[in-house]
Amino acid sequence: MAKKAVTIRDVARHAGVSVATASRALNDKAVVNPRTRDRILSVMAELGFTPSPAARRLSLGRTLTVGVVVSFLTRPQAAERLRGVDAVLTDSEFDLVIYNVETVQKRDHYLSTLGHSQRTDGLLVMSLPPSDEVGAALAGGPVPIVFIDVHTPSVDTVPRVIGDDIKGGKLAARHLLELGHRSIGFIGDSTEDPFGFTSSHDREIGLRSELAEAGVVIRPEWAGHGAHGRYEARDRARAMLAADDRPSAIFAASDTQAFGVIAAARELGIRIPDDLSVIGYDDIEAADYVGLTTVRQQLFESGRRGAEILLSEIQNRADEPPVARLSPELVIRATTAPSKEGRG
Amino acid sequence: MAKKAVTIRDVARHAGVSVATASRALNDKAVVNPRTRDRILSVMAELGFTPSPAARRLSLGRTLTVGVVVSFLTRPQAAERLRGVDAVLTDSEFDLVIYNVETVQKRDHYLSTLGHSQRTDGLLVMSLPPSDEVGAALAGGPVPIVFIDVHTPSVDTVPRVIGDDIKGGKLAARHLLELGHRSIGFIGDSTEDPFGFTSSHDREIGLRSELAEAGVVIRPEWAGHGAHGRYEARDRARAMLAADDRPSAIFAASDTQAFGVIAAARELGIRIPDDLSVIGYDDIEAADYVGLTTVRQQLFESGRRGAEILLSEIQNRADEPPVARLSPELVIRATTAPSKEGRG
DNA sequence: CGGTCTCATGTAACCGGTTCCACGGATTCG
DNA sequence: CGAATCCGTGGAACCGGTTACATGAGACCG
Repeated sequence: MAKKAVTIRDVARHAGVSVATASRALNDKAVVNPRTRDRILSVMAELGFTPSPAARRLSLGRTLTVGVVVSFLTRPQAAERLRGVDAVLTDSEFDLVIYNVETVQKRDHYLSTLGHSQRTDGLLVMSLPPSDEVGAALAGGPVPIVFIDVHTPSVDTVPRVIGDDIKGGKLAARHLLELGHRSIGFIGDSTEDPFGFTSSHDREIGLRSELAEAGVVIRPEWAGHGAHGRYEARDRARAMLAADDRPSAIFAASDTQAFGVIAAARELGIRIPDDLSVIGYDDIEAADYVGLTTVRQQLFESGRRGAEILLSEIQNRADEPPVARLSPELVIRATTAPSKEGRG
Repeated sequence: MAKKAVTIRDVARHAGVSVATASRALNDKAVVNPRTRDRILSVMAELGFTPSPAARRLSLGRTLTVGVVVSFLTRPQAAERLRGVDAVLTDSEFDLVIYNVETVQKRDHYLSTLGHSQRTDGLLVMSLPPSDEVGAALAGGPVPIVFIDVHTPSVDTVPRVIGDDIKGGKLAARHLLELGHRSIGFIGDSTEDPFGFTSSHDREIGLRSELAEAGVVIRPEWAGHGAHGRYEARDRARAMLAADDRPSAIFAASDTQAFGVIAAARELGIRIPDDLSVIGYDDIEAADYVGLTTVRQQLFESGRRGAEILLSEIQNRADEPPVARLSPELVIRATTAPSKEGRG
């Protein structure tokens, strides 16, 4: 059954040429007489020849492979980003191999090991901030790396694609202001995040700066920082909303936390959007189902751009690390409405 | 800057041994004097030697790679299944390469081409039913293949992992029966699906058979078949619920469609679960956010089992294609409640 | 008509591992 | 004490492509 695979030498023999010519016909790189090339190609088809990628890689000294270091678990947007990466790679000669990260150890292991191995020609790292020393080591390594959605300062010298979280925060602020809201609350991550994530913080900065321009300041008791996660956000929102004086709108730094806010409001009998407007961030799948107004990141695009940058870095490393900055956009659904304070 | 990579010959020279011995020390397969092995290993560490996977693959005649043909788009469960696959492969010597499918052409291309190429040692195909001729060709091909969540008859001779949709339908039925419901509706896919998906149909069969045992029959006007998708399901549900006589519970063949049912009920002012119980299928992420009662498939487990079967097939192809059948489980949340008909 | 240039092709080395086979020395056995 | 066995190691072929260099035949030129 298992016949030996057809090699390029078999092809050469059947076509009455040398392996060199057969190889040239296969890759049509060099000059080959059109008639002999056609003959060789038809012999290849006839014998069912498929070139061995392993041999090709070895002799070329390139892996023809791009690695993606990603965590499926932590954020649900990974699949969409991967689609963007795939859209670029599918038209290239590169295979896409996945290095899934479920633990911090695994992350550091991959990050410190893949940058110096001969397993890939280039690496994409998604949403996984490296520890400081690992990050520094990566920048100068032999394997080109592009970070997507990583905001830590430790990767300042590495090519990367980042969403403009500050601008996203401003978008949310403007939307609420236009609806007439002036009493605005914020629910987000703790300011000192162990992982070094800064997106929640940046979104808050954008929010505050845009509000400040309109003369609106967030009251200290309406800024709830704490652990990420729906239930934690719900608890903070409940405390905020149960007080006598409560905000008329809340910006949550992620959709997950926005769902927590909605749950708290429901428990307290506060109607959304009539009595309280809620806006999230990310536009995860569930946001559409629930009708959550939110700020959408260009997930697919971030993967696409990352892959494009990586391919160009593989071909020819730029002196200055390229940085792509993607603009978020507002998605208005059913959880925000005009303020009833009547000041707008 | 870019120094030549350290090869096993460099190691051999520095350690004063032959490449054969160095290779043996690297793989500790064959007998090597412990002292020389330690010396070789320390030289490797000192020189920063990392073996070239390409060379290894070529000389071993194995790709050390497993391919996963998957569509990120069509169903959101892919990521969870991939995690299961990864959990197995991460402890193996195999890399995981992704072949993302966005079109039917792409699907057929990959399926017909990868089974005969030397790109992978084995293939996992997720939720993508092959066309009949392609499916038949795959079964006898040189590359072992395992299908996950593919129910078409054309893959009967191929190893596979399938969820027991009939049993899932029965679980849903039993839950509704235990809550006292007797007027039960169904919203699902069209019976003649162009892709050959049969899961909706199987779930309906399970539902009906369990109901039949309790003497309950679904009225023809309460069985709504049509295109998959939330809005299509909503329209069908609206027609069903707007009638004078409406069911007290609806089983939707997917969570996506269950959300459509919920939307229709909301439009009509029908309260859930007070006036109408709704149960879905799949337990997608949004189901948890919304509190949808549903039937959960073992997604992670399906990936895990598929990968395990594949690895064993790669090592040694079984005479009988192995089949793993995974049981679904009921997840009770907030969209189902006891019937008010009072018959229970 | 000899020399040079071009084009098409062949020869063989090379990529960096793995492994078959051979070999020398030490150990064991009759 | 000679032969058989075993252990550890080395030499070299091999996996299947790519490509630098060589070669030979025509074309073109003065």
